[in-house]
Amino acid sequence: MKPVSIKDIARAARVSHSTVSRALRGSPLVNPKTAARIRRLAQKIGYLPSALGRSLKTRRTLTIGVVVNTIADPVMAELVAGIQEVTNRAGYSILLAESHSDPERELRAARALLEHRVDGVLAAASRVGPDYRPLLEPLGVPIVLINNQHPKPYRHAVSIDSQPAGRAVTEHLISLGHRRIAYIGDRFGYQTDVERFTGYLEALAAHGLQQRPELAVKGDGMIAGGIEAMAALLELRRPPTAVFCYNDLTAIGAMRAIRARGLRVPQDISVAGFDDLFISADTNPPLTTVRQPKAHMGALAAETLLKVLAGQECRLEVRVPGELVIRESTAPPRPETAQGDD
Amino acid sequence: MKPVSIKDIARAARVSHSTVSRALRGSPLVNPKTAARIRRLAQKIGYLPSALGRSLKTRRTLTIGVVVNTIADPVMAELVAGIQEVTNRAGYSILLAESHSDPERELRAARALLEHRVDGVLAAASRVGPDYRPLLEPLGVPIVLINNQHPKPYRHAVSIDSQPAGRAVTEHLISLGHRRIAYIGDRFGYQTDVERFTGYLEALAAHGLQQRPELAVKGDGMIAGGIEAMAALLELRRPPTAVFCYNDLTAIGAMRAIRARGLRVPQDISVAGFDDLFISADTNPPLTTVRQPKAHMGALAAETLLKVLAGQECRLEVRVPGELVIRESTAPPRPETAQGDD
DNA sequence: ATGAAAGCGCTAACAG
DNA sequence: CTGTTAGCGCTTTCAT
Repeated sequence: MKPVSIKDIARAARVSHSTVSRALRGSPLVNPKTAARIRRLAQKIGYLPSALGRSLKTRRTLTIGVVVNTIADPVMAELVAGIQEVTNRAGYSILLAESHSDPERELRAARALLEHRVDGVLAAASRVGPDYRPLLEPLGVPIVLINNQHPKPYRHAVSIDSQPAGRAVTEHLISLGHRRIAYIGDRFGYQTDVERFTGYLEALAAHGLQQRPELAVKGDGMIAGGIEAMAALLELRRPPTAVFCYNDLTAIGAMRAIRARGLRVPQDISVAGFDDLFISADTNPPLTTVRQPKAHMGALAAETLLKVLAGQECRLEVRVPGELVIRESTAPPRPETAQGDD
Repeated sequence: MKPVSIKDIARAARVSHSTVSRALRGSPLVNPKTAARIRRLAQKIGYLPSALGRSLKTRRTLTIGVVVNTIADPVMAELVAGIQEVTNRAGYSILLAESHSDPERELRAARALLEHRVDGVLAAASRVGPDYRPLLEPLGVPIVLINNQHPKPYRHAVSIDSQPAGRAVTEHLISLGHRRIAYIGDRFGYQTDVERFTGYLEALAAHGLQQRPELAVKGDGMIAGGIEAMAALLELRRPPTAVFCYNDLTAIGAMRAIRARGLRVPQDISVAGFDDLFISADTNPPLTTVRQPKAHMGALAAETLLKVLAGQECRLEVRVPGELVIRESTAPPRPETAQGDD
């Protein structure tokens, strides 16, 4: 089935296809009456302009590519919702691609986006930051990174300021009296993970606590990984009295593992996360975490990209602060477990 | 900046652009040595074929349009993840559009997708089912509906079988001894809501319970709506002892509202949801709900669409069963509240 | 105010 | 095996 084109309308209206093109786009260079006639015809006939033809000529697709880890991650979903909000308003459509934390898949996805000639790219939680370069450069496609591993070679990025937030969480735990504090990270080595861990180390050092290597373990950023990692911590001869998790999903997994061992949060072990998912106030117990303005960050990144596409200059790198949200998953350690540690 | 095209490569390789086209796509009609030379050149020069040019000619974009309510809804996110899984494997990219439960926006979004000449459309939780017709028909674009309002005019749909599941939930509540059971629906009038409500009514009728109109209220499918609706129910002279919610987000909101009144779930009021979000086993208390295989349904819909695109026939309408998952948010009513009702 | 013609990047039919 | 040519649907000079 061949869709109707501008030519079909031209034939029906007994004008040239250029006139149809002009009429349909509201050019003033066409007789209002014929314009109206043409539009009526197009309407009746069910004409929908082809973005392919147009884009080939105009060199713009009004399309932007978004690559995320996985859209099933609620952090990514909210991010994308924020992106959609602003790109849609500006008439852009979104091509969505998933990397599944696999650099090879990520690059393949990016290549597909670029073959479709997206006008710009938004990449969240990328593991291959710099490797986009050779792909983007020849096409002159701008990119804005979100929570990227290494913003180095690029000009635009928006990220959560993980390090101070990670430090704040850890200090919160220390101030409750914890001494054996574990960190469950992410095995993919995201920049955000590195920063959160660094903040954790900073806090320990600042309070004269020694970092114990066996208390730094890795999950996968999802519930399953949190369960596993926490289970491992519980196997230790001296398990931690508090755990700071890379993100809320990990924390939720950790809490499950703790309960599965017949222990309670926070009475036996305190748990803190990072992200503040829409659900984190409703977990059992409500989760102490760091609020990350996900939708806002997505919107910010999208706005930045649109500005770049419009030829405007704009701030190169934005770091948005996280906010410690203390709920009920953290509490002072039990006296007996707290004693006897450094 | 003009990207390099097949012609540029042709010039550099001193062959015609058709030869380049052939070489790059691995046609056997080209000398292996020149083919290799061309490919090397293309690689070095950073060539990426333009899907625009290709699609214009081939009439396929290898792109499918997905329209959802909002990607921030975890049900939709998982659905899309399932879709991605299968479409990606087949080399398709995804254009994502959000309707925000607004028919007008939904149609606008669909129009944008079709202008980009997506090969097919996947629409979840559509409110305008039949209205896609005039858009799709002239372009011959197939659609597969997911949990659609009215599958009537279309051939392909996959939906959760809400009615028996809704009945099962309600009967579970009845079997616990509840008599005043409320239903918090969705104000947008989705088909899934209608079916769940119907199942609820069926169960009441089957057990000789009278349906009380004041116990059927509406949220918005999100936490906020659940809070509001539950608050209204709690204002009643005789509040319900159990509440069946349209979905888990609504149920989570309802539980918040209940706690906000100083009451407890399930001791004072039982709450059940629908969907079984990734998080629903970790709420406080863990939520009784209906498992909806979201990713699987997305994958199923995508497979169906791909088959249609490949010209194969396939099953017209698939209904996947839900599975009642009993957790801790439902329990027998307190004796005093249970008494004195019909 | 309108039409003719060129060209965006690609594929494919046809001719060598 | 390779080149020539036409054309996909559109925008945009350049004439008229």
